[in-house]
Formats: sequence, C-alpha cells, structure tokens
Amino acid sequence: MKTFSISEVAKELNVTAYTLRYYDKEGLMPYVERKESGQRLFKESDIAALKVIECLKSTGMPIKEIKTFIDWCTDGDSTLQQRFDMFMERKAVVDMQIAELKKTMELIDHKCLYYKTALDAGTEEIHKNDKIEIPHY
Amino acid sequence: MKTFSISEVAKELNVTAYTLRYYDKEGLMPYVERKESGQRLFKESDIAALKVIECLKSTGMPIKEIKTFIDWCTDGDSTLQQRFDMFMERKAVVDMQIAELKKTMELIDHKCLYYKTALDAGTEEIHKNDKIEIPHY
DNA sequence: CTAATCTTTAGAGTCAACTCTAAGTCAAGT
DNA sequence: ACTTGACTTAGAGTTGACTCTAAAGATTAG
Repeated sequence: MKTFSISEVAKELNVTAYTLRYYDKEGLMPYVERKESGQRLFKESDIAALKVIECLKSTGMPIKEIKTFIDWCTDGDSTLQQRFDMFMERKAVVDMQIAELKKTMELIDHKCLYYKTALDAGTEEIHKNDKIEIPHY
Repeated sequence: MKTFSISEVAKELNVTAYTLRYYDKEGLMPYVERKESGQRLFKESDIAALKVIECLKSTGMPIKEIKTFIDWCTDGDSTLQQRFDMFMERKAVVDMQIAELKKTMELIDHKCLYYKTALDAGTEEIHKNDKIEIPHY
C-alpha cells in the first residue's frame, strides 16, 4: 500500500508540516502509523481523514472540539448518535454562515456602487444628500 | 443631535466596550468625538461606520487593513480609486468564501447521510464495502 | 452629599492556532 | 563514507484579537 511522508501530505493539503505535527500533538491523528524509526507513514485514508478535519475547521470548529469528534470515532458504534448530531449541528452553522456572508455581500455591493458613483463624479460630495447615507465613507 | 455612550453602542453592535476601545486604540475610530471630560460621544453615523467595520471584519479582513481603509477615508477624494478597488476585492473574497462553504456543505451533507445509514443499521460496519469511503470515520 | 455606577487610560494577560528552534536521527545520492 | 536534506521531539516564540486590571475621574439616583 502506497504511503506518504509528512511533507508530501502537507503539500497535498496546502498546509505546513508544522501544522500537521501540531494536529498530531493535539490528538487529531491517532491512526497515522509510523516506521520503526518514528517517521509518520500517511495512507490515502489518513489524507481523507485530514480532509474531514479541514472541513470541520472551515466551519469554525476549534481544534479541541474536533478532537472530541476524533475520540468518538475511536470509541466506535456507541458514539454514532453524537457524531450524527454533530454533523447536523455543523450543517446548521454553515447555513448561518452562508446567510451572514450574503448579508455582508449586500453591504459590499452597496459600497461598490457608492464608490463607482463617487469615482465617476470625481468626488464623494455627490453623496452628500443621500437619504440614509453613511457620512464617514 | 442624539449621542450614545460606549456601553450603549457596545450593546447595539453586540460587542463589548473593551472591543470598541481596542478598535479606537488601533485607529479605527478617528472620527468619534469626546466630551470635555474625555468621554466618547457616538453619533448615529459613528455607529453606521462601525457597521461597515464589522462588515469588513466578517470578510476576514484583519484590523490593520481596515485601518488602512479608514486612513483612506480620512484622506478624502484622492483615495476613491483605492477604496473602490478594495470593496471590489472584498466582493471577490466573499464570493470565494461562499463557494468554499458550499463545498464544505457537500461534505457535511454526505457525512449526515453516512451517519444516518450507520445509525439505522446500528453499526458503521454497514459502510465497510462503500466505494471510495473513508475508513476512519 | 454620597454611593453606586459609569467612563477613562496604560498596560498586562489570555487564548487559539500556529510557527519555529535546537538537537538529534534517518535516508538517499555520489 | 560522507554530505545533504528530510524527519523526529520538546518546548519556546509569535500573532491577532481581544479581555481584563488598576487607578483615577465623571455622572446619576436618592
């Protein structure tokens, strides 16, 4: 079975080897095997697991909570409900994050328009009489 | 003209007064006026400006870059182009963030299904023969 | 007038998530 | 055999964004 070194995995996942060792220290990689000499041997499945970790991280989940999830995985079938619940909760979180980004986008679009108009006029003065416009910007 | 104290503004924006003072220290509020005694007097427009700061922050922009933007605002019409470009860039960033969250959501949905199936079967064993399934979870 | 509750500052402390250093071991090429 | 580069560890250092403390001054309610 093909295996990968820490720097190969780091490259593949666009993180540093430092980061991967940090994750290991924090207990996120209890499954990664080693050579006699202590060097890590990453399998394809280990990389897949790291991608799930990346996924959780990108929802804003802190390392310690991800660790809890990894521990559940190690504990086996008795934790299936917790793990299901966790992913359902993450789903709700991501839904909220997308909704918030869309609101953020509205303000940004508004500002783009604001500055386009000012730029065409050569001055921000053009917005002096706007209804509920924001004075400072 | 109605003004607000720091704790009123903090409540309104769902941040602490500490945070607002920190933003001030970092130069994000050069426009907020003071009483003789030194107490801050927030105007409606100051709150609106803070909402723009919140917006930029929620796109992941660090405080120091937001400070640069505030400085541009202070500099007047000569920086209109930079400010327009900045918001266009933020727009692109937010587009990417939404796209990434959608990819994240795909994996999460997949995991929800995975655990639902396992939960119904009472064991993760049910996924042993999945095509490209992830062994550890 | 007084007590309680703001507010102010400078500066120290916290926290998460890296990021790096030092000293040593291991592996690959010539 | 030797050099170069990648790997290991424990532990220290960094960064960003707060978060709080202490000591002082200001404001409000009774």
